[in-house]
Amino acid sequence: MDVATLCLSLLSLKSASGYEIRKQLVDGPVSLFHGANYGSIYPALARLAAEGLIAVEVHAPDGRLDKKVYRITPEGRTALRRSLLAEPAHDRIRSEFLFLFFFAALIPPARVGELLDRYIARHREVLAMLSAEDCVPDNAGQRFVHGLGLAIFRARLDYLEANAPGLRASLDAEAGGAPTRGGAKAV
Amino acid sequence: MDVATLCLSLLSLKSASGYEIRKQLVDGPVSLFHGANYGSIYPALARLAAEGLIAVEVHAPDGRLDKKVYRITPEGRTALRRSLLAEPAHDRIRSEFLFLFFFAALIPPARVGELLDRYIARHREVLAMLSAEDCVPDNAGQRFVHGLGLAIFRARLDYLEANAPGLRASLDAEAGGAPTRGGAKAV
DNA sequence: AACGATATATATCGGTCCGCTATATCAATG
DNA sequence: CATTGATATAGCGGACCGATATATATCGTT
Repeated sequence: MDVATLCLSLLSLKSASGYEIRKQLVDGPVSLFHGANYGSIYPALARLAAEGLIAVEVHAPDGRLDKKVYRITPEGRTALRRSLLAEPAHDRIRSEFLFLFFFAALIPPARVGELLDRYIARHREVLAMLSAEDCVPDNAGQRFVHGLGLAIFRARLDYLEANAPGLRASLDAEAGGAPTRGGAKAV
Repeated sequence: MDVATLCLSLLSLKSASGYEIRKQLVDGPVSLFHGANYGSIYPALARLAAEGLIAVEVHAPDGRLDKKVYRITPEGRTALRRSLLAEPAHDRIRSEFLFLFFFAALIPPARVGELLDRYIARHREVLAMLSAEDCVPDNAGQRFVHGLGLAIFRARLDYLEANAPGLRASLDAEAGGAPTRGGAKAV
């Protein structure tokens, strides 16, 4: 599942510029399960255009900045359907926050507390994004994934709010109390 | 958060070979939030050894295959604590399964059903892994992350089992019945 | 009206990481 | 006693990330 297929998929829903594709991958519901950077998007769009799978239309009304709007072609739709039959790879999750919490014993407790606050705030942001009006799905597949996203982030936020105080207390106890040899093992 | 820091972190818990580090990133609880391949692990270990942050001990009792066991040094622990103070990046999730479900309208319904079965089975595997004996956390941070992993995958599995039948029905209806766009609006 | 901050928009570059492959030994299975 | 699967190291090419450069538009503030 490369960036070209990703772009083609998004363009099959709606024509867009490279910038707008990137925005969907940061703000939109697709950000739940995939991402890409400009460094991958622009070369992918150039390649797709060269292969005739997408068409370009340059918008430059006045002396304005170029805006290249890409639109999927019939050949593009055919190629997309074929691409989507490939075997999907396993889910890949990369969370530096969870990584740091896992090794919290090596980090000052005050710093861990700060990270917990930010992580919880981030989860509230994502839930707000998923609840926004412009995020309403319009078919069965999108509805399924959107609902799963809501369920996941709701469950995560519930867990974080319920268990963050306990983690803070444990770390403070280890740091403030007698040197190690407490209820929780120090590393 | 590069692979070198990842290796150093795991070695701070337990000495291991490159192969064993990789195994932890596939089977172990760390697989919940990070991963790495041999193509990244071996060069990282070589670099860490060259910098003196880890020490190598070659096990080759008889004429057996070399097994290089890496152990973190005091300098390595210092460097690790410093590395863990860096700003964490946002979580990155890449799920080709959810991607395909999102664009399920472009895929044969039978194929989507097959993917749903595999995705659900995969979630059961992860839950079994997290419930295994050799996965029991031994400090507050690990307990926190382990509990979050259990909560997340439980919530995901619950949603999948509850809503997969509805998705199957919607896709079958669209394919078999009249070509109604949005006809399956009912949740 | 000027200013600064933010959003829109395209593009490139270096370095990191992934996926695949090759190689080799050992244990277990039939 | 062959074949599979687990253990184990290593390298390559290509894909991808993160940062940066450049330029205009918009919007709120002073």
